[in-house]
Amino acid sequence: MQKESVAEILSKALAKKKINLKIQEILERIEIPPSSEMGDFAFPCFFLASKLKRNPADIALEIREEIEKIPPEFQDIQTKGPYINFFVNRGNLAADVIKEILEKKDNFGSKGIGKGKKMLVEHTSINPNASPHVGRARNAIIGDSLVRILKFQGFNVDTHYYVNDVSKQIAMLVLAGAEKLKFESMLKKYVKISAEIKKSKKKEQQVFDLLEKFESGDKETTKKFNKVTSTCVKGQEKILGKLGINYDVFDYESTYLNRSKEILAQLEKSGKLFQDEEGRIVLDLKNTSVEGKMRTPLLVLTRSNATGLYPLRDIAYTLDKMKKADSNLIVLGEDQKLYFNQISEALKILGSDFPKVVHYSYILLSEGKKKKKMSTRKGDVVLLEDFLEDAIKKAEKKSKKKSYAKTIGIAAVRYVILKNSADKIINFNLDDALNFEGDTGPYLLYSYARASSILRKIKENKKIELKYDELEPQEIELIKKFAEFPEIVLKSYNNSDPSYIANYSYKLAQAFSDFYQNCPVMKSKNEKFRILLVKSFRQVLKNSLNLLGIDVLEEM
RNA sequence: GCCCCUGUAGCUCAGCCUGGAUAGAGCAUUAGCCUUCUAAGCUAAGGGUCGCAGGUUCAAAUCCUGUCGGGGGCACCA
Repeated sequence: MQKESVAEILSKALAKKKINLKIQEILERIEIPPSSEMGDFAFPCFFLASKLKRNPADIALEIREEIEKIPPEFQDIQTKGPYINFFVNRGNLAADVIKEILEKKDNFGSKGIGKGKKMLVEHTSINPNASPHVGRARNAIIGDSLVRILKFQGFNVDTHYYVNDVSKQIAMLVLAGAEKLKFESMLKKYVKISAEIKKSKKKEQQVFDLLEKFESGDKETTKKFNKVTSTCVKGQEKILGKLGINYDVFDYESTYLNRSKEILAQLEKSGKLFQDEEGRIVLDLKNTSVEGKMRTPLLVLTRSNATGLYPLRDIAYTLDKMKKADSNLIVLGEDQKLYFNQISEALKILGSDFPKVVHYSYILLSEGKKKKKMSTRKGDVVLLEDFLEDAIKKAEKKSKKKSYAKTIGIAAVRYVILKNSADKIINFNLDDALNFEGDTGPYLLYSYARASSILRKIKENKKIELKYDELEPQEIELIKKFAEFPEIVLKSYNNSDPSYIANYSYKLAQAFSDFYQNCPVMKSKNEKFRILLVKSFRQVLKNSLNLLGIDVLEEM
């Protein structure tokens, strides 16, 4: 709104100089200055220099002179070098923003984009073989945050977890006789059997035999597979549940085994199916987006013995998902990029749309200067549950009540994952991750708790009074941060990337710390106004953290 | 060989999409601040050829091309 006023003022002034620009063009050129001292909006005059053959700083001065009256929305309009800087009336801004926050409360920041729309999100979908490590958890944490963002924007979201029960990993565990084991013992068993299989070709063959038996519906084998899968899924669900990550539906790959023929028949109609010299059925993907991304653009659908491969089940599953919602989102590791591209092309051939996909990179374990990939197979991992437990233990030592530790631990874990953009490899160092100072989850909670502490000490004043003497720079920064929140949420939504919200939360908390340090609330001249600022801060930070899956604490 | 991601301070990252005013944080280091709302905090200092080389532009960390380093992927694993 204020930006539009800036454009209008400029448009008039420019016209007097016989420079006719459309409002839209001016809007595109308006910038936000790097610091509030330079104003709230800026108009750079460089582009006029070549046209007018003048120094851009002089041009700025001249345009400024053409602006006679400063409208009430603005405090001042100044030039600084080649920039014309606009200072909005901060009082108005403060009043507008604070009113909106305190009215909309938990809804402040939502644009309600998803109202009346159904969304299906699939995330996590870890191999059900053992306790998830931090690398795997990145999927779940990003996925869960996206679900929260979507719900916040008004979508009706269903969260699905796809269980790859038709898998070599389960077969390995079955071979190792793990069906009676508890979840806690699975990892050890898995590491052991992995090592054994690596050494023995015979054992490896046994694994494939088991898998084939399961695929063909052998009752004894199925029973064992189901037992192992069920133990693992329940175990993983419990651990992720501790982080506040929950699922509406678990879909099992094995239920799609009998859909293979049907999918093949449908693909057959496209004429792009062929059998190669070894008897495999293959989908030709020439002239699709995967061309040039792989040696030969195709997708192998069956083994030479005609049994279906994973992609067939995946296609069947995705077709089902697409029918269940207005739109679909899936979170996958970067290693699945090309594969998912292939699946999407297959779906296109079948006349179906395909899910929007969010990819994320690995988490590397970094110890000193060494960096290595986490491997469940080798047992070379930081387990999510261990990490969380360490974080909670550390929090217990520092907080006023032990019961706060869980929330603080979760905040530390989730935030450290979410603050990085998804396509970046995270160098994970447990010691750094357990640091609760600076750019961390606990710091965010701390700033919230301090805000709450102020309000506890002040007599409740229900009247909203927006009167104050003069705004301090720290107050202005804080208010401007509040005003940014809805745009940040929108950006996160548009890019399916929670890291914007994570980084915003930190900057918001920092702005509050700065305010806290410099602007006493109690017994200050502007006490009533500052109380409203503190209240607004709590609300905005709470909303922001909620999207990251972090609960707030009133004290810690 | 081809495709995708990535390279910014000693370390971990933001900024890049949408080019502009002195490149920002945190950790670590050094020096300060608790008889006033929680010091998990704040202030200050040192620390940068934004991988490298070209190009576009009045202006490039940001856009384009090339190149080097790291990661991922490219036919019966899931």
